[in-house]
Amino acid sequence: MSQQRSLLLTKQRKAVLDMITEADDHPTAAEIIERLNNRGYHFAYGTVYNSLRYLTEAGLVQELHVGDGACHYDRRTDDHCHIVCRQCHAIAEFDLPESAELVQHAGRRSDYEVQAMTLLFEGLCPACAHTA
Amino acid sequence: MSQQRSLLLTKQRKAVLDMITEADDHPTAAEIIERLNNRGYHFAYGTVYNSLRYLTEAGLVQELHVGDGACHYDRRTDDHCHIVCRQCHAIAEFDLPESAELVQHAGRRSDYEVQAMTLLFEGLCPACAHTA
DNA sequence: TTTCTTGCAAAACATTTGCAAATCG
DNA sequence: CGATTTGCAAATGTTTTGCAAGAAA
Repeated sequence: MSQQRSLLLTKQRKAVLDMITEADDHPTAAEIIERLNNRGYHFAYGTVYNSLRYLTEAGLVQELHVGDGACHYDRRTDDHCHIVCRQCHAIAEFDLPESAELVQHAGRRSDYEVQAMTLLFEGLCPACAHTA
Repeated sequence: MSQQRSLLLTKQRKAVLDMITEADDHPTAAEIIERLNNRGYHFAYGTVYNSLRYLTEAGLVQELHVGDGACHYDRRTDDHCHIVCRQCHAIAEFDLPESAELVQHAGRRSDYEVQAMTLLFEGLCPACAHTA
């Protein structure tokens, strides 16, 4: 998408990017805005959403949908899976090499031109599994 | 979830269920409401959303999230994959037997207790691939 | 009667948009 | 200067909620 565009990192975009890069979780736009506020950055909602779209299209972050209505952001942009805890909604990520060939299989099973794959698991995180 | 609850299919819930069952696509709540209206059913928004949650928990339909902000509903409740067209947003479904063992693999790679898997592909539908 | 469901409207979220002012190149 | 970006507020789209009225067990 934006490989051919020059990468313009404004102060706002850089702050949003840093917030995602330094996070050890997968924050939503609202959480990013809250954390920016805590660090003294008071950007407009529209600006943060703009930045998030820009960073996503630039390939610097990845969107992540886990079905809770909000879009989460991931500093990792390589192929990997996520698992959401059904109880506390914590999100963990891990690699699943066994999934690598699935895109080819899907291409054979579907009449679509397959371009990308999202692999999302649900279950219980260690803490919640323990108390359940 | 609801195996132990009795299944109470009110007129509203039945109409919503029928609408999903008879659809050959994956309608959102808004689309279901629109189609109900076209058939002379004028239910409150809250009632339709209530029905959808009820039917989902009863295992009669399945929720489907494709990252477009709205929740889609699927008459199929067995394990299968979906693919979304990046251009026209059409959703197709297909079986991918090769994915069956992935839950076990994920259980080994993650410290979560894995309970379910969602496999979503993105790409171009035949029509869009043709015009692209 | 007790419990669950509906209808309606308002509220709650997440996200987008319009437009003027500010900034970048 | 022209193009892009920001800030702000209002609008949009999806889903939830509160509460009174209605239906079912």
